[in-house]
Amino acid sequence: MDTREREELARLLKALGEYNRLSMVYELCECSSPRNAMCLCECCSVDASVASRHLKVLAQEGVVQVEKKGRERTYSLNKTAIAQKLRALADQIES
Amino acid sequence: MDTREREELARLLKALGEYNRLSMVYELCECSSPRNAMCLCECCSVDASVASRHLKVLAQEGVVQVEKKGRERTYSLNKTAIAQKLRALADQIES
DNA sequence: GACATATTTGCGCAAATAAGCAAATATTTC
DNA sequence: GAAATATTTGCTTATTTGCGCAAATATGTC
Repeated sequence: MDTREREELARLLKALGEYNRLSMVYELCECSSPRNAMCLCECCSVDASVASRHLKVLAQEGVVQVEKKGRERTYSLNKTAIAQKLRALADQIES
Repeated sequence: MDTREREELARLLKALGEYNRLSMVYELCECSSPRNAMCLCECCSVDASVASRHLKVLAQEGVVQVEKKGRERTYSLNKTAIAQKLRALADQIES
């Protein structure tokens, strides 16, 4: 694993390692359909602008996928990609 | 998963999500025997005091195990525990 | 006890981060 | 075009975080 990848992984873990962002991720786990920021800001009792910024971070790190739908944007988890990265780290740690 | 567990998980991810700390974890991955702070501070070109603090964070979150050996303390990865938590998160995300 | 080595702690500093609010920016609906 | 709704952005504030250095502490060696 080179430096670049490690930095990327660190950013991913940091993105997930903030309580409100992690809460949003869990919320998305339980939603079968994509959710918008208004919905997601409720699960952590936070201002919509704050949710918007958190979701931006999650999107930058590839945790969530954004879809533009009219005046709203819906977010869904990149389940397989994230799960794969977490498992790869688990494997490496255990090796 | 309750609030307490989620906070704990967030702290774990945050602990892993800092580049120098993650580098130490990778370094420990490659060491068959426990290492002390002097050794681990080299892998990220950081002052010994900084390494000491990083290792304290990793120990608090259960990432590493500390063993007191004379005037030095040696650190080793809690491989199975951490791998298990990462896989549990991966499973939940993928569910 | 003196000295060397490993670790921790106190301090200060700069940068990053999270939050709320208000204003700006879409975009839909009437 | 006006009103309503969803999101983003600018601004400010408070807190946290990472770092280095120097001093303190602990422990082994002579």
